[in-house]
Amino acid sequence: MGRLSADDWAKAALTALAEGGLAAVAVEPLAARLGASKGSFYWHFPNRQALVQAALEHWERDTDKITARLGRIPDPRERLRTLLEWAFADPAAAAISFRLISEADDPQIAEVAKRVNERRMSFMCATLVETGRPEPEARRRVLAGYASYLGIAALRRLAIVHEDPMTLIDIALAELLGPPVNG
Amino acid sequence: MGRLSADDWAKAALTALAEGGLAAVAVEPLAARLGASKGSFYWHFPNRQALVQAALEHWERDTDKITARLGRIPDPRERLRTLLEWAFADPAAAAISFRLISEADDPQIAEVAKRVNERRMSFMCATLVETGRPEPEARRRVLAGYASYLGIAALRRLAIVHEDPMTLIDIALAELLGPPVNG
DNA sequence: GGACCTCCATACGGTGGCGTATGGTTCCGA
DNA sequence: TCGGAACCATACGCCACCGTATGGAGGTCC
Repeated sequence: MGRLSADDWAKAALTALAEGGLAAVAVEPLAARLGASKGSFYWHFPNRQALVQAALEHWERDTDKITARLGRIPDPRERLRTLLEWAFADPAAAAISFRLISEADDPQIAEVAKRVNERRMSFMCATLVETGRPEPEARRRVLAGYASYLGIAALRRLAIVHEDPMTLIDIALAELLGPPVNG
Repeated sequence: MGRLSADDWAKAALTALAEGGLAAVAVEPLAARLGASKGSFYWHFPNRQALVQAALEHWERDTDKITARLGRIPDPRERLRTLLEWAFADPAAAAISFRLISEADDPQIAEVAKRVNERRMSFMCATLVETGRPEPEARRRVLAGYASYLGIAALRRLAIVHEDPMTLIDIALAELLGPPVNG
């Protein structure tokens, strides 16, 4: 039978958010998609906003897990390369990051998006410092590199970027570790 | 008297689009903001979609004008620097570019956004080739640099980027013209 | 000064989504 | 087996927006 949990709704909401933006996180369409009705939803959540919140928490947990796994890689250069491999190998994740910034008019979303993106940049910055770059240079490079990551997600939406992941990784690595560096 | 032209509506629509996204391009709220009523709107436009189209054409014309003015700068390096100065000195313009990519689920918007962004990148690429970079390298650098531009617009939305325009221009120039180059 | 065109306001019906009310079904423990 | 809790469907009122219908005010031309 099709009994649903709150987490089922949250996951569906996150998917809808990724695919169609905040407006697509609508109770009735979501219910239809889950083969349920609003009655089910309003038992698990007090209102739509709570659903959005749950979806956001779901997303934040997921990204934190990835950061944590990366943190366990001891060598900073290998950590960085792995980070970029994961980042560019998963366009869906980049699309969600982009989407949440797009929907940052909603303060609820803005708060989470800001926190997550700041954490990511701090993480990358610290890694760069580990490789020997001084803090200000590291900050500049991370800004350029992470902005490129987001911008490429944007250009992907327009089907402008056709480059394969390998090329993108090399571009990003060059931005982060500086010119003519290999490894 | 408050007689309105179709262009007044289009400009207001573009402003609303920049500020609140596609959903904010709504006839009744816009009418209220213009101190008019729907009766006025539906005299100038057949429907909402036509208004969005007009706003997009307005935007495309504006960006084309800028490209045209840049095209009249003979020296490619100076052209590039001027381009970046204008780009980073005008966060509102960057915000609109970002917004339109955000709303690219709408095919109407996607078409215009794709065309404009491709034109911009081609223009930058050609300029880089003029400075002596071979085509593939130029393409890579433009991809990284323009993506950074968009990504910085994204991070601005989250109030994460505090860097002053000068710094951003230097970062972007470094990406485009390559390492340790001044001028 | 009357016919006419331009531009606009108001009122209306239609649609889609939110949240509530109410009742029904399934399951579980005593 | 019975009662209550967990879970869900349906029906309803509400609001915001779209698009239409209708009529009215202000100019213009003869």
